[in-house]
Amino acid sequence: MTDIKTGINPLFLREEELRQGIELLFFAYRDFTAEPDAILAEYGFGRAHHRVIYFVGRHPGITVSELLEILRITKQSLSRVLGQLVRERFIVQRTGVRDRRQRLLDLTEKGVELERQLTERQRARIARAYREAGAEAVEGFRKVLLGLVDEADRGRFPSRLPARRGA
Amino acid sequence: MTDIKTGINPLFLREEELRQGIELLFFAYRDFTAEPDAILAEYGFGRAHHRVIYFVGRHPGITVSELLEILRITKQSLSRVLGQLVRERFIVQRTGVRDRRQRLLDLTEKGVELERQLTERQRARIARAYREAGAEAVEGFRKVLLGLVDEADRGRFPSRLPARRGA
DNA sequence: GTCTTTATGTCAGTCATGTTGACATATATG
DNA sequence: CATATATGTCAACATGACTGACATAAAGAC
Repeated sequence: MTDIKTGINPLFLREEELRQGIELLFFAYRDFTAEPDAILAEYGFGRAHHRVIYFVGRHPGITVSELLEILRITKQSLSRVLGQLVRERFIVQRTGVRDRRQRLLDLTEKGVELERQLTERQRARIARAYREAGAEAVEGFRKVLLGLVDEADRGRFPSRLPARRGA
Repeated sequence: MTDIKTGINPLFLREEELRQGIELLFFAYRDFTAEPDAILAEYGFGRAHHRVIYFVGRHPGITVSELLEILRITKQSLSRVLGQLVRERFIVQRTGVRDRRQRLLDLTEKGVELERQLTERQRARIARAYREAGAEAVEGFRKVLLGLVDEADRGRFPSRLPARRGA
């Protein structure tokens, strides 16, 4: 048997390593979503509303189809949540110019404010974790997480951050 | 304004960096849970069943209270899922020896088999991501994710993997 | 200009998983 | 003995997912 001196079987190590990864994802995600969930509850909203608000804020003018692809839920599921957000004036729909069948989605001022409030907690949590772990660790975090994402969606994460003209 | 040459505002960079982190977590978690979910559906189970099976498998003889602390759900929520798993013989309960009020939980052979089947996909996905990213990146991944976990639960992740005698 | 496809919306029913609140039982502990 | 703890259970409810069916408007093909 290998590693007799240390008493550690490398297969056990590997298994343990992988299980730690699984659990880190579980606990991190659990705690990462808990804070916004509490705020959402005050508005009578749930996590699904957060996801919609987040991605509409992130991609102004996003179409319903694009949103469905990101969330990987059915249009019926999205419809209820999106309908609420539109009725309560967190999101506005406008007809597409190039394609008049499309409903382009944007946050209202109210929506931007809620988005900011929700995401702020998560940004703070990530910022702290980044700061404590250091730049090199952040690079590794990104590399591994990107490897967990389905091939199809990796293109959403440019390896070099996009430059902006005239910043 | 800073960085006139590159046209990049460092505050924008930081914001973009943090949002990438948020989204990586979302997409990675979405894809990480999708495969087991499909298997669970064949058994008429959901993600909640997976979580229970996983942590009972991970901590044989775990008490109901300990499980509740990990999952952060109410005992009524757990009870439905756990009850099903016990009735369908994936999990057995035995009375605690030191404290006879406790119900210690263990996987049956059937439970171990399902756990293996479910977690195998996730292990494979993580193993691939680890392999592709390299050992250094894995270290960073762990460091950052651990920083996202609430203080209270960080002790679940020993910095040095535990040695086993006589492996 | 018709035909087909696409983008979106909607109605209806179901299921899984979480919640709160109230109460019950057995056992441990002071 | 009195109180606290570990667990279980009943009931009611909310959220967010699903399937299936059907409707409308606009785009695109031929």
